[in-house]
Amino acid sequence: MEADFFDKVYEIVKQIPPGKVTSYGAIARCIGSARSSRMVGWAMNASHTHAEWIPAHRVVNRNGLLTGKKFFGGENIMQELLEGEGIIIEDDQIVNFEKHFWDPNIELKYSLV
DNA sequence: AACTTGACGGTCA
DNA sequence: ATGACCGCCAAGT
Repeated sequence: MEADFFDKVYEIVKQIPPGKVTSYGAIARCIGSARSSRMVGWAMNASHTHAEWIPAHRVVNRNGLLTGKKFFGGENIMQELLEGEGIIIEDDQIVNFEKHFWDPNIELKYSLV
């Protein structure tokens, strides 16, 4: 059966290693529709309905800003989760974002070889 | 059944 | 450099 857009997103997000983060656009691009970055976020919103745990806290926008932290129960759960993985958050923004950036187009593809 | 919104991103003005 | 608009697909109302 073909995986839906959401399933593809889940597959990638679940493969994000701890202490790493990626952007919605990077995931969307990995799937094939870079312009569908909104859908990635939408998939995250539906991720809580998914059977498996989706580390959505490792997915941020291209600014490294925790845009979806408010969807984690209203508390700073997202920030605490990231800090618990060694990522420093300042003003809801990831410090050294590019340093923790994990590009599925490169890392994932490289691993498939 | 149709319109609007939505955790974004890139390009145009 | 900053601001605004369009594009993408799906779900909610």
